[in-house]
Amino acid sequence: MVDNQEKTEEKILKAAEEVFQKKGMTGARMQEIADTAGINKALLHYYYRTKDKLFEKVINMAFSKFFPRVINIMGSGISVFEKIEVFVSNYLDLIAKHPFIPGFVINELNRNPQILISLFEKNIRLKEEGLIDKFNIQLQEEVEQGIIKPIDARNLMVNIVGLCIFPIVAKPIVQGVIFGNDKKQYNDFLKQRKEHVIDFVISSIKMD
Amino acid sequence: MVDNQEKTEEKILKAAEEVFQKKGMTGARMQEIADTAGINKALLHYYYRTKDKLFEKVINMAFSKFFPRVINIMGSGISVFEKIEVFVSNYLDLIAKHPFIPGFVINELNRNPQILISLFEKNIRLKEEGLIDKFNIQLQEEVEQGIIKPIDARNLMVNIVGLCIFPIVAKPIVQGVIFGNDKKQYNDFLKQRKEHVIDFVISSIKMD
DNA sequence: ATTTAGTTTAACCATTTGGTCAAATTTATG
DNA sequence: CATAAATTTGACCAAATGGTTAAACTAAAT
Repeated sequence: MVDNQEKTEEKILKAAEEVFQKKGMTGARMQEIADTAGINKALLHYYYRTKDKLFEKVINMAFSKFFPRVINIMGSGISVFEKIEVFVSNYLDLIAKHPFIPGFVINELNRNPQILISLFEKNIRLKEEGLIDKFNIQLQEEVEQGIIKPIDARNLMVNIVGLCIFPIVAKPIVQGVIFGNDKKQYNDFLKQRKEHVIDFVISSIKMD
Repeated sequence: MVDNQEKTEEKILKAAEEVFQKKGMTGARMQEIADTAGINKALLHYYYRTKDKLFEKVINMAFSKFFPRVINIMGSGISVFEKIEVFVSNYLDLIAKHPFIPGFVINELNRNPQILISLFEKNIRLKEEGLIDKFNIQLQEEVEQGIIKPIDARNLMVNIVGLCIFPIVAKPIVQGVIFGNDKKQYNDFLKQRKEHVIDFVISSIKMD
């Protein structure tokens, strides 16, 4: 039955996402994914022949969830300050919704940078649009207009993304070391991050 | 022979560091560690009875390498601006020397946050000194003196560490997505990060 | 030279793990 | 209903993996 098939495949993907993101490619067990999906291990292999195939699908889904958004915002026609605001706001919302994806993707890419190539093939948008170069042109225009202090687009992008992602990826350290493992304090901290990061970045580049 | 013993144990630790940092706890194989150390697998178990014991030693070494430095700098008697300068400079040098440690520690801590507890026992310094609270007092003093804009110590610390660590931890993404996999461009980028991060942070909090 | 303690090895073991297969069950089709 | 096709399962397999053991080797101590 088509309906049941889709339900099963959906269950598998959900389970695989969960287990892979929590345990990583090498730590994840096919048996655990099958258990989580509430199915037999053989059925898992029936839908996705190998662990690698399943993993590729999952990391591809994770990657796809994060990158299109970046491109749309940075490529839009608004001012630099507005871009920072919209980007940080959207990105932090997205991370809050999928808190395990950034660490998962970063870790797996470190384990096997080769993955990025196949990821690019299926997310063909970044390089060819010259996105960063365009954003850099906009930046330098606003620099010349005396709106912002001199800064390079690459540094700015890395800063913004880093400020957004780091507190989540390094959650155990931030929550443990800085907040003495107090979950509430950590969550409150995250809630005020959006406003803070926007302030922090704009404050840094705004011309007095 | 004592000399040979130390040499073997040293070789094992070096090999374990390398393999664990590259493959992670779950991805690392005792056989590969033994091969890397140029010894037999049984000898590996002779020195460190289990994989867990060896792993604990390695992650403890990694953790110890990074945290004492933070404490000494942030607890010293210099101004906020000087602290930012010295900290970023020292931290980026340290990361350059051990580029795989941050990602390794972050990832393993996400896999098993429990590790942090045993890490604290052997690095007993952070919480009891009230380091962050002291730094926050210094910050608020300089805020009142009109030297810096209002900011919380926790946000500032997370920002600084994040700005330092992110480009290294997310190396495949930064190098791949932003620099089209051009190693030289990426390395040049890292070289100018020290100056840039210091500028970026101070610029953000400095009162006009 | 013999004993003793520490070191190293090859062979082995039990368990885990990714993956397979034939049979059973369910669903769609004539 | 009957047959074919797709789906699901339990049992099984080979390879990998963490760990053990008994024996061999080395170097110092008696």
